[in-house]
Order: sequence, then C-alpha cells, then structure tokens
Amino acid sequence: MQNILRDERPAIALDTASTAGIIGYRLRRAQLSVFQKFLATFDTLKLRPADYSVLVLIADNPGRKQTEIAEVLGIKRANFVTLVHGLEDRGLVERTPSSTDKRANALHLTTEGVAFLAHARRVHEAMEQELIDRLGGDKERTQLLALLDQLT
Amino acid sequence: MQNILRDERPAIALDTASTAGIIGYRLRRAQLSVFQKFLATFDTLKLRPADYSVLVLIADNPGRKQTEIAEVLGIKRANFVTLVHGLEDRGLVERTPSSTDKRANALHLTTEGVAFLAHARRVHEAMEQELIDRLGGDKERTQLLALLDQLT
DNA sequence: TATTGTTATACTCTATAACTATA
DNA sequence: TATAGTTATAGAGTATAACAATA
Repeated sequence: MQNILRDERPAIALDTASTAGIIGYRLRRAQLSVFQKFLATFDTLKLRPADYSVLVLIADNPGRKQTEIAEVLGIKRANFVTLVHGLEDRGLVERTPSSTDKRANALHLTTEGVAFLAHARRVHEAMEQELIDRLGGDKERTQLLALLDQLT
Repeated sequence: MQNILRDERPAIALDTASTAGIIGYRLRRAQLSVFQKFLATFDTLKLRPADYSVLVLIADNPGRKQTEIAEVLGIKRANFVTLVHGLEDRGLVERTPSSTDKRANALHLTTEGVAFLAHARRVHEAMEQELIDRLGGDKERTQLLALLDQLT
C-alpha cells in the first residue's frame, strides 16, 4: 500500500456528496472539462470554441448577415463584431456589403477559410470521436444530447 | 397556417445541424440554460451558483480551510478570498484562525448561515426537481450524471 | 421608427505574480 | 523551502447604451 500523495499525513477527503448530486454543478464541470480539451486540441490552430462555431455556421449558411449568425449562437451582436473582425484579419472570413440591404454585411468563408475549416473539422471530428468513446458509443451520445436538449 | 413571427417575410431558418451535433456546444448551451434558471431562482436571495456550492461545502465539511474548499470546487485560492469575504460580510460564514495552523482559516457557517442555507436548500431542491421532471424522472437524471461523469 | 454594424464601457469570471506570516 | 491567505492586476466573456447609415 503506497501513498500516492506527497503529504506525510494526507488530509481526509472532503464530503462532496451534496454538490455531486446537483445537475447544474455536474453540467458545469463537464462543460469546463470538454472546453479545456477543445482549447488544448486547437491551441496550435489558435481557435476557440466560439471561433469554430462561427466558421462552421458561416460555411453552412453562406451570405448570412452578422446579426443572424450571432443570434443563433447566443452572441450579442456588439460582441460579435470583434470576433468576426478577428477571423477577417486572419483571412478566413469575408465581410461583403449585402446587395439587398446596404446596412448589412454578408458573411462568407474565403478560399483559405474553407481549407482551414476543412482541416479544423477533421481535428474536431477526432476529438468528438474520443468523447463518444468515453461515453460508451453512439447510442450513449444520442442519449446525452437528448437529455441535454430537455434541459435547454 | 398562421405565421408566428412578426416579420412579413420571415427569414429562412439557418442550418444549425453541424453545431447541434457537437457535444461541447450542446453541453455549453444546456449549462448556460440551467445557470440562467439558477440565477433567476436565487435572484432575491442574492446567491450565485458558486456562493451556493461554497455554503453547501462548508456546511458538510465544517472547519476546513479556504484552500481545501476552493480546490475541490476548482476555484483559485486568490479568487476564493473575495468570494468567502462576501459571505462573511453577509454574516453567513465565519473565518476563524485554525488552532493547528496559524496560517489557515477554519471555515464555519454562522447560525444565520445555517438557517439561510436550510432555506436555500429547499429552494434549490424545488428547482432540481423541476429539472428532473424535464429530464423525465430519476432514472434519466442518474443516466445524465453518469454520462457527464464519463466526460469529466 | 426600426434595424445593422459599430464603439465605448462596465461587470463578472478566471489566471498569474508577488507579498506576509507562518509551517 | 513550502504553504495559507492575501493583494494587485490582467485577460477573457458578456451586458447595455448610444451613435451613423440605412431600411
């Protein structure tokens, strides 16, 4: 019986039964854990979760205006400005004035953005598969998403 | 066929299939939703999720030092100072110098803190039950917690 | 009048470095 | 030397108000 801890007299573990039973608490811890994994995985690509979701949404909905993309992601349009400008400065996103509404910017991926996202999607797919493996398989993933949906 | 939206020509819904399939994204949205509910529920009690978890943990582990409570919650001890001082200023928590270690503060709930937490626990239990109902029952709650555990 | 993108700003949360007093 | 509590500070993320151009 070896002591894993450095401590000579390891403290008695705390009673965390109450917090462990709280759905919101467990949700938060799981979300932080998954986001940490995302940040580590995408560290070299300099992509944060919000950036990735924006790129994906623009790719799947080309030509939409900032407000539409922002709103569906739950991002305030004021905060979306900095985010999308950052992606534009990196040459991934194009903001072209809308032909039908001179106030609006139509969002598109650049050629570089398309290639970048293709790579990012592959990286993400590997990470996602690892999460699915941890859950136990596709059935469990579907179960989880359904349960999360009922909370949202 | 009535149009639910105010818009005369409602925009075509965005394709959100890609983001909807991302575990981390769905986790984040669910967590935000549950936390919003918590904030609304505890608005009058002026309790944030972190405050509540700290009170619960001190109640279940009286006499522990700040670092221990902070660490198990994943809060940096530097940030924990403001949090626990706030609870002390409200008369809910007592910071008494430890008898065995003059550097450490032993944390306890005050009499007022015990009563306050008893009330908060009842309020929280009602909220938790509502979440369980949304999930479909205790079996689904257990399922969700198990799945979240595998991600953490 | 209302909306789009924008700027400015403030508040919360989180992270790090450095100090003091004790161990 | 290392640890507990603390302070200061900086960086994200998020929220609101207000403005110019346009609808």
